[in-house]
Order: sequence, then C-alpha cells, then structure tokens
Amino acid sequence: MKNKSLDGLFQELLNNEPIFKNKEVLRPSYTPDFLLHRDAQINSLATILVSALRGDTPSNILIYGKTGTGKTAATRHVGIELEKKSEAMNVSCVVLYINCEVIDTQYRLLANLARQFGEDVPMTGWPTDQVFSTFKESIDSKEQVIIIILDEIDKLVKKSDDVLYNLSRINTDLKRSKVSMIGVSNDLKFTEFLDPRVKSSLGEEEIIFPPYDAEQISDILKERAQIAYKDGVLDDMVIPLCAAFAAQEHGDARRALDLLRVSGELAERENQSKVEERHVRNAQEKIEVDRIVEVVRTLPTQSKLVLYSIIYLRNKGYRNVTTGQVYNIYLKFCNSIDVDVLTQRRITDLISELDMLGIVNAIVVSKGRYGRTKEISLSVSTSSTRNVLLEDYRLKPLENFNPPIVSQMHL
DNA sequence: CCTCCACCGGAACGTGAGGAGT
DNA sequence: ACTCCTCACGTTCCGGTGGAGG
Repeated sequence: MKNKSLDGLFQELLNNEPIFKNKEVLRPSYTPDFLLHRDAQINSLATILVSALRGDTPSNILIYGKTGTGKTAATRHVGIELEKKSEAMNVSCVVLYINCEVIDTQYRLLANLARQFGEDVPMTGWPTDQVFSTFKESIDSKEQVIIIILDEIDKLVKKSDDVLYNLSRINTDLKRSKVSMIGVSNDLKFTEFLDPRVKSSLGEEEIIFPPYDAEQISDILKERAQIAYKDGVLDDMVIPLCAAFAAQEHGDARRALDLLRVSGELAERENQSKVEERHVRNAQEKIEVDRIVEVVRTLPTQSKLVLYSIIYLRNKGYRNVTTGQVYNIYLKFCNSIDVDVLTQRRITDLISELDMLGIVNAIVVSKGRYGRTKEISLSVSTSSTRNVLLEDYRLKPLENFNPPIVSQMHL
C-alpha cells in the first residue's frame, strides 16, 4: 500500500463530500416523533392510559415483543404525549422511564425513582424499606398520577421479583397519588417465573408487538433515510435489501437501521458518493463478524481455552473433531499455562454453550463400535478468531505451543 | 441380533462470592 | 459486623445410547 502524506490524506477526506445529513437518526437511541405501523399498539396504550388524564389509575400494562419491534420507542412516545397533554389540561401526571438492564437491583431502582422526585437518596447505605417509604411520601405529597415504565423488566425479575411485588401494592399505601406500571419485556414467557400475585396485578392489560415484515421495515427505513442521508446517495436496491436482511432476522427494525448506517459508513470509508448494494452486503457481514468478535472476546477463560483447542485441531487438518480429542488438547494447554483443569463433563457443557452462541456447531453422532460423541465443527473464521483469543494475556503463551495430537484409531 | 465403545447428559452435591437482612 | 441466602460454576456419580462390527 502506498503512503500518502498526512496532509494529503486529511485533505482528501475533507474534500470528500459527506453522504450523511444526520447520522444520529439511525442510531438505536434515537426516538422518532412518529412511528410507522404501530398505530394499533399505540392506540391501545393510549386508550388504557387516558384515564390518567381523568385522575384515575390506569391499569398496569405488560408489553411483549422481540427486539427491534418498536416497544421502547412506542412506549416512550406515548409517555411524552401523555405528559404534554396533561400539562395542557393542568392535570398532574408524571411518566418515569427506567431501564432495568442498567438499574437492576431493588435498591437502585427505588433510589432512582426517589431521586427523580428530588429526594436525596445516597447511592448506597440506606435500608431498602426506608428508601421505599421516602419514595412513597415524596409522591404522596400531592395529587398526581405516576406512570412507571420498566423497560427490560425480565432482567429485573431474574434478580428478584419482590420489587415488583412491593411496587404493585404501592397504591394501597397512597392516599392522594396514584401509581401505575408498564412492564416492557423481550421474553414472552417471563411471567412464568413471576409470583402469581404480581403476575395478575402487572398483567391487567397486555399488548403484543409483532415483528415487522419486510415491507414495513422498508417504510421505516425510507422515512429515516430521508433525514439521515443526502438526497440521491442511496442506490435503489439499498433499502429493500436492508429490509430483506432484517426481516430474516425476525423483523428487527433496529438491525435494519444498523445495516443502513453501517452501509453508509462503509461507502464513506471508500470515498464513494453513493451507497450501493454491495455496501449493504458488506455491512451485513461486518455486523455479524463484529458480533462474533465481541462474543469471543468476552468469553470466560475456560471457554476460550476450549475454543482455542478446537481451532488448534482444525488448523492441524481436522474438519470435525470429537469431544475426546478436544479434551486431550485442552489438557495439554492447561498444563502449559497455569490454569485449572476442568473435568470432561464440564467441557461437554462448555462446548454446548459455544454451540448455542453460534461459534461452533456440535451434533451428537454415533460412530458405532467407536462410541458416541459430539462432532464439532467451527462456524467462524479460524484465523481471525484465533487472533482474538490470543489477545487474552493468559492464552498468549500458547501462540507457539504445538503439542502433538494423539492419533485416533479410526479414520 | 447382540455387544460394547466413548461419550452424552441428568441429578445431587460442594464451594465461594456477593446481596439482603438484622 | 454478622449471619443467612442465593446463584454461578464445577465436580462426582452414573444410567443411557446409536450403530459398526462381530
């Protein structure tokens, strides 16, 4: 590759006219002013919440839908509209939004709620029930309706569901104010783990967000692309292709927007003035590779070691390897670097986990006389995955370690 | 048709870290 | 500061099994 002078390099990039007008609208954090193809859900939400404007307690609501079906956007949108309207009508109505993935313990949730009402609750230290009563006093100081949106509520439930139990019973302790909750969940079955009392209270109303189909995603992308890109930079096939890829991915609009953004970034990087079909295909691949790299990088050491063993065997010419082979190599690697040795039983589970993550493909096959085992093949690139694994300082010493493979009797 | 390999995968239990309650 | 609980991660033990080879 030829080296340009730095000056020339930057000059070239500056001269290059940007194709984006406003890239932010393609990011998942952006909440649009109106949502396409979610009228039915938004209407149901509004119908239930309208009683807040009359000073009544709206029913609690559970919202289900897979990732990228517009749950969060729709809920926030309705919340904002509700607050606007209540202001205009001079009714006190507050909508709080909490993401339970970030705030995932009872204490932090309550402290966060109390703080939104101006209470001075320390990050840690108070007993949980004191935080709770502070919160109750605070909101009961005047007549108002409070709507708490709990996004990713399934994350909260996995920790413990007594927060939800307490919150769902809060109205019995309140004299002037009223509280209602909206739970948003990716997981359709998460109520199975719920205390039946919480379940019936929380699920007074349920709204389902179905996945978008390719055509609907197309509409959404078209609308967003108008704001995000300059006119005419998108090739005709770009949006339909993004939509088609995302539709395969169970109608995930977030994925579609990512694709559209990354496609543009790739085109920009190539100094192209137009985004073409091939950019979308490259983007699709890039997103997938990035995902895998991230998963591999954050794997626990033991799993990394198992994966490294599989790659090692693969590089020695084995297409499909068995659990036994992997375990043998794994033992040698463990001895070479100072790492605890796990049992084969445990390794079986780790291999299954790698399978679930889509990094390897493991199927149980019978080799007749030669027993029954998992046949493992790699479903990611060997060299790049190996490099990611070697970034881990604990695996680094293995780079030039080449233990012999115990030969198999058959084949 | 039966055997027997080389593992699979369920169950029960052990351990240590980290929260909640007191 | 203390105990109690829960949970993730591992281990031990072991019954179970599809099919090539006898």
